[in-house]
Amino acid sequence: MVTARQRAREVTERAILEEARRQLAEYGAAALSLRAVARAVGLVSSAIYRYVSSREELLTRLIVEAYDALGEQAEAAHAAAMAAGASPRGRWRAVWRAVRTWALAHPAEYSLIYGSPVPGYAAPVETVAPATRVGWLLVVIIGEHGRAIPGPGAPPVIAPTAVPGLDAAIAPAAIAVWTQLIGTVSFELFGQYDNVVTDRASYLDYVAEAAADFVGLPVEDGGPA
Amino acid sequence: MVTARQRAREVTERAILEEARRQLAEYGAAALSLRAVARAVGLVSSAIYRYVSSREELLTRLIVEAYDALGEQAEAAHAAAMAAGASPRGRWRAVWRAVRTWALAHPAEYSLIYGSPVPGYAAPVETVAPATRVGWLLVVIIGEHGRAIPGPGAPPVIAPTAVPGLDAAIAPAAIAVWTQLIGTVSFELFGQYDNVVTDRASYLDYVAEAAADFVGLPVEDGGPA
DNA sequence: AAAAAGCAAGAGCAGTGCTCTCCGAATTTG
DNA sequence: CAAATTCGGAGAGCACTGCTCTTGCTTTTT
Repeated sequence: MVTARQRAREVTERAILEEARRQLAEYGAAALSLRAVARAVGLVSSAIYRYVSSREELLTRLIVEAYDALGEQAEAAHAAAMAAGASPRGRWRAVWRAVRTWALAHPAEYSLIYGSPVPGYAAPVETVAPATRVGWLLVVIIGEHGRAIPGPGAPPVIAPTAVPGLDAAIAPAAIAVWTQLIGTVSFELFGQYDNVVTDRASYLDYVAEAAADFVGLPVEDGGPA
Repeated sequence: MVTARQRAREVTERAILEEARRQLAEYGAAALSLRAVARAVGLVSSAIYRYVSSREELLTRLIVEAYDALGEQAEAAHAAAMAAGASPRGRWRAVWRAVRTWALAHPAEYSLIYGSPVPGYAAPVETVAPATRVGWLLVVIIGEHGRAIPGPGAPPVIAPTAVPGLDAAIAPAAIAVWTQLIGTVSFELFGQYDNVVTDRASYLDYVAEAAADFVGLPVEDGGPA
């Protein structure tokens, strides 16, 4: 039996999350205030604690949402490229660009997940699964079309469960290019490339290409599109 | 004429910065409170505004300090390797390790400079010079011993003033490896490598080696030391 | 119909950044 | 040397934050 109370609860809960997302996007994570959210949804400040146990819990929910939104965007771009019959490199490029595009469109959300963690904040368990989606996409492409190329000697120890089904010889390389992708987008977003890199879009393409070489994706005929 | 007032002012100013550094390291940037700093140095809360105009200004000073400390550590490591007659790769490795070591020893300071910027916070002019020190070190080594290796096609446009005296063909590669260094250290520090990379020290060595290959540093006989 | 659970409201605590006014002491000016 | 000025410290106050606790009222369950 769905009671009127349960329905009302879901409505308010959704309203709270929606408003929180709005304020996060507009003012950033540091300025996100439970009182302000409560006010905006028509609640008195103390009543919001019936729906969210603390500010940190709210942030955790937003983190999960952000990871999922980014992962979904990247996966959608990958699927679209696949459907269009794109080459491995074409799909690779599509994923890289999708991550950058999403980050530029949602800077506060991106900063929330890839910026400095709040001190004393340990990422809860529910954040780890969505956090791996983008990395997994890269791993999938590498696993299908990459090959270990002669690189630096013995690869360091990687937790085997992290990338099952992937040739252990390219696992470190996969993690390195994943780092490069997020690092490059972060540097652009966080202003580190100001007065350094002018054309950021084509710079990302350049880095994506170099990364594709590094993990041994087959070379294309025409070069970047 | 050095008056007693001036001397007293400098003493309090130094005390404020020192205490702020302490609190930053202990509680993180988000928890840094002007009132708490004032209390600790024996000032009433309003009096601290005679020395620092705002919380943001204090943070800016700490940012500059952090950039300088990191840059100095990296440069010292480089100089020491140089004095010990290390190869280009040996010096390269020394710089990479120094950055990681400093970051692990000063996580709050590192997060302050490479984490997500405070919303609405535009890095002031005085932060850009110290921010480039680590990048410059890499550029120096690359400029002396690197060579453009056959990579992805046309390099993207880079502001020429950013890396003067460097072959334009490797400038993008230099920026990419700088991004990789900071990105790798950041990922480790921010918990992105939890359950993924087990031996982070040797993983960094691996990435450093791959980066050295990428910018064409001459290969060594013995491999990583 | 009675009991239990759920939710909103209000007051309150301890903390924050920042401003303004006041006052005494140090410094510069005449 | 005395007067004028500057400067630092103190206190009160404003508007805000996260969070807790108690008090009522309404919905749901027994």
